[in-house]
Amino acid sequence: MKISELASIAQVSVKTIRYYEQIGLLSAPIRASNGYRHYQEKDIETLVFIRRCRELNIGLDDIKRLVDTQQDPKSSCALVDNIIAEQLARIQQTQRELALLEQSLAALASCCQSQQIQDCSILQTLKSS
Amino acid sequence: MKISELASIAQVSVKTIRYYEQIGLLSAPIRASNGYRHYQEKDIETLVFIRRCRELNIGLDDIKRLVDTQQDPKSSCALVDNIIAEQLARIQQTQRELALLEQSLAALASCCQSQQIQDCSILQTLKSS
DNA sequence: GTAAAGGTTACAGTCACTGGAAGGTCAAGT
DNA sequence: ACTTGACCTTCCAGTGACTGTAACCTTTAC
Repeated sequence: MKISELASIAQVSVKTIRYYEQIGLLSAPIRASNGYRHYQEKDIETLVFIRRCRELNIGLDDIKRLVDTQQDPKSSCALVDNIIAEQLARIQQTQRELALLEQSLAALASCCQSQQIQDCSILQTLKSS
Repeated sequence: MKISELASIAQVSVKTIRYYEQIGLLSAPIRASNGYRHYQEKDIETLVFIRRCRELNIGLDDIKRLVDTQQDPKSSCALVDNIIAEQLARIQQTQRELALLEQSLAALASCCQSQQIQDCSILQTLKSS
């Protein structure tokens, strides 16, 4: 199948597919005589896998490790566990940081009663807090 | 004061100060005869303001609007309110997305009981879910 | 014949910096 | 006078994960 067909089946943009090939995440497909990329069924599976990982906000480096692990039948499940656990920890850390941010912003947002910029308590707080 | 002094007082790197000047967020300071940047007291205030906004994860474009608003005594407080409200909404949206991500990853992390990569339920789930 | 749709490559831009190279300047110590 | 080291300058490239654009070629339909 051609690149746009793969793109629409796997729900990934054509640009992104070429980008994944360029960085070595997706192996280069065979080319037709006109130079067009020609993909196999298994490429759908790989690409969908990558897309799901991206939806989980996993970085391309880690996805590459997951894809490689998958392709090596001798490799261990523990590696996969580790990557997922790392991602989970990262997201939880981000959540904690965002909760703090939200508090600060909410406090700021509710504090300004003034109409004049000189007295704006938001700006005062940001300057001196 | 020289750039490194400003940097250490305002807790911003020298690189970052030059970058802020380059993008027009910080106005260009006067130069000494040797070409060194020479900063005034008020630059500390501006830079600290910018740093605090960055700590709140506000984008440089929005910070520029806040700085400009601050420097124009005729401008209205409502603009400031709007920017802060937007940032708050953005952070809350991100929090909702992260909560969903966390759920998915936590479900994945706990599902794999296998030792062999062929049976790894994490990978199975990512392929087909 | 021609126009639209889809394929190819290569380069630039995003955001908010950061790193590094190559060179000029300054202050202190020998 | 000389050297050393810290600090200053500019400019260019890299980060992550794409996306936009340009310029060009191929296929398909009318």
